[in-house]
Amino acid sequence: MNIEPELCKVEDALGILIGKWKPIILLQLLKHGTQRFGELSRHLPGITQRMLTKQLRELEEEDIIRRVVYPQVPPKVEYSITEYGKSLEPILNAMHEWGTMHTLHKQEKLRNSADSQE
Amino acid sequence: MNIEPELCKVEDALGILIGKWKPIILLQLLKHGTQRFGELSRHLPGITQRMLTKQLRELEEEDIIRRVVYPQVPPKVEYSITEYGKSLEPILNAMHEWGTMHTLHKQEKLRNSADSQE
DNA sequence: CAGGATCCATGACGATACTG
DNA sequence: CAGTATCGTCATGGATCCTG
Repeated sequence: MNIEPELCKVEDALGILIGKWKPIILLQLLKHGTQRFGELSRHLPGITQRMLTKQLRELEEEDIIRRVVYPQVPPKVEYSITEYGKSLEPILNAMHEWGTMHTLHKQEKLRNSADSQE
Repeated sequence: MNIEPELCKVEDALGILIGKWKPIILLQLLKHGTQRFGELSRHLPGITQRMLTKQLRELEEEDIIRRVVYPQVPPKVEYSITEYGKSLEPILNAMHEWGTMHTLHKQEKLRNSADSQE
């Protein structure tokens, strides 16, 4: 890997994933396939419409997700992962596994420092 | 993987890596081993002392890097990756590879839209 | 239904000066 | 040498209200 700051591409991948809701949006679409705006919204407790729209647009801009508008009233818009977007899945899985381990690591650390206190 | 927002651990891993200089700091330490504050600073063009200190402290807090102070004048402080921190390397590699591919993908996309313009 | 438009709080990041 | 201390800026995220 080229770690020269100018040539390091880690930030590029990171940039796609950064955003409070992006990982969970991607996982939701990866696991449950095509979904409408409202469905996504219901599965992401706490997200506002503004944020959902914004993050979806950013992911679409990078060709990670596909947005299909059905010209009808009331409006219907479907979102899905692109083939290209699926290439992110291994990274998301790796991060989830690492995160799970890290949670345990922190708990253990806490217990140890509690023990040495008494 | 558990994608319930409350149980998804992707954010935890992401949280460690987020920070304008963290990936590059980690790669620098992974590839070149133990280094002093000044060395790191020289290899990260543009970083300010304040930011380097802050990001190093955050990584240390998560046990990703080790900070060793030599009590002497002038001061000498060495930083290195912990064994635990090394477990992040596969993720960094995966993100770098993905980022490299993504850069090409975007260039191609630009060329295509330029072609259809004329 | 799926958003767009506004306004606002927070915190990440940076420039600069100073110090044990 | 390896930081700390201040101050300022800007982007991210959020609350709320409006609309084709």
